[in-house]
Amino acid sequence: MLKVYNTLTKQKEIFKPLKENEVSIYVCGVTPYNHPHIGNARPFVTWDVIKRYFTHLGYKVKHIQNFTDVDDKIIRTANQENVSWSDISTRYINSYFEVMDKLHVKHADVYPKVSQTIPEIIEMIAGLIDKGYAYELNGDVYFSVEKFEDYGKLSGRKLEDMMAGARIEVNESKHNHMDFALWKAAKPGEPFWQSPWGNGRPGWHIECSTMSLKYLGKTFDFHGGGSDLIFPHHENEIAQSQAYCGDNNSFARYWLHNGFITINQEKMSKSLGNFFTVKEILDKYPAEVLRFFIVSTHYRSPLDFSDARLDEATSSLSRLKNALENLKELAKMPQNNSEDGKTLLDTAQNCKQNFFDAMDDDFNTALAIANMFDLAKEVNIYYNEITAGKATCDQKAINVALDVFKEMADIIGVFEDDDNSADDALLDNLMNLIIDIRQNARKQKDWATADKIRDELKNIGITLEDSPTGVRWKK
RNA sequence: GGCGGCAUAGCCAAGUGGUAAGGCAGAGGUCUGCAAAACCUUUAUUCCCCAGUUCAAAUCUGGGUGCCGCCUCCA
Repeated sequence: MLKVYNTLTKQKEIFKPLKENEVSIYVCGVTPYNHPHIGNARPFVTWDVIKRYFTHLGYKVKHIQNFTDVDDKIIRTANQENVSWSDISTRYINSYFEVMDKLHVKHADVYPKVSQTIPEIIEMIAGLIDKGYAYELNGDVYFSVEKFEDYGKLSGRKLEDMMAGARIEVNESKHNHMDFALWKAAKPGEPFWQSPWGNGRPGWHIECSTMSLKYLGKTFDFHGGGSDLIFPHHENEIAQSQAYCGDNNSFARYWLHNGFITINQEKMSKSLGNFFTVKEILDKYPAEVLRFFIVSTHYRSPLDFSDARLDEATSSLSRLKNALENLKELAKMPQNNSEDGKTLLDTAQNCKQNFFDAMDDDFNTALAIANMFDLAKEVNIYYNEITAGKATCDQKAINVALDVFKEMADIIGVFEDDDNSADDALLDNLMNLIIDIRQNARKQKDWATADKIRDELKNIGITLEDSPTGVRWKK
């Protein structure tokens, strides 16, 4: 039974899909005005794992994720570089896909862009004006927060409280200073579209309401994003969508918000300037290490980033990888129907159950991963017994353990590069030749040659491990 | 000022009433020509502090301290 923490109700709830065996997801995407930083990467890796999990549970997943490709920051960047706003957004959308692909983040079904959703946005704004929830003011259109009685229900704020703490510059003409822009009149040098209110462009919040309605309908299962989006962005989306549909139970049914990645315990963000792009991290660490680092903490917790943390993730991950290699090696040995692997078989089955139970509990990846380590430990014990000649290869146990291990890895999204492509066949053959030469040297107790080969390979990034069953190499 | 979250070993991190998962780092041992990897053993009488409820609390209640986020663009 899957339970998720819903920001709207502030508690864990049993997940019941709107449509049987289907799950619909809307995740707020990025504003492409710079390369994605690792804080950006967190929600997308998180949702990737959630999607993978739903797929393993047998759900059909529909996932929509927007690009805010018309925006103040994009326009500003474009002006600085003296190129068009679409050059900027295209460049960084490409950058987004480049790094997310490296992180093995599977694609959404649709990536709508603001610039391609203008007619629907205008239609929605016009509808909100018709229904009395919005008003025009000198070419701008604002949403009237006082008209929407549930305003504040997601973030737990009251309008009165917000007035006291508001620090935004006051536009005296607005009915309420919390009213937010649905449509912004064009300023000189800005991109614009024609509308009933004159030339202009959409405000930030309206796009997500429009796009989710367009692609997922008026009600859908999940809405996700970083916890900084709770207010005002998601609060405003609720107001727009429910006001437009005239149904205060419509729109997203479960709101999931991920915690932040921090640097020295402080939020990482472009505006603070304390960010690392995914690109630069991937120059130093393999993508799956970054991915593993992200999922090794619960998605709602803050996650402090540093090289030390990534080094730790590297070590942890290689422990799992090594166990997987051991298991694969066992699978290639002569098999029998002994019961030698009974402990392994039991462990594998328990780990799978516990892994799924953990994922069922609000996607507790940290706890789920602990089961991968438990299985890895048992695999290694069994591997040592076999290589020491104390046990034989129990086909059933080995096959089950391998299946379970691969399934868990697949949900977490690691070890996907393992299947050697044809490209690597050459390297394989070459390595086998080198290893063969070194083994001959070892037989003749020519340790100088054997160690030279091992040391030189180490220098170019290949590690040789002598085991009782032969030599293993890894990059 | 308003709203929300967090505080568990050297470090990271699970754990919402039943007697502290997992990982990293460290120490000792096994294996090895030497390594590496792997395995075994070991590392929190205790979960920020104080009081309370209970047969039983890291978990619940009250108070305190510290840190973080949102309230302004932000994943």
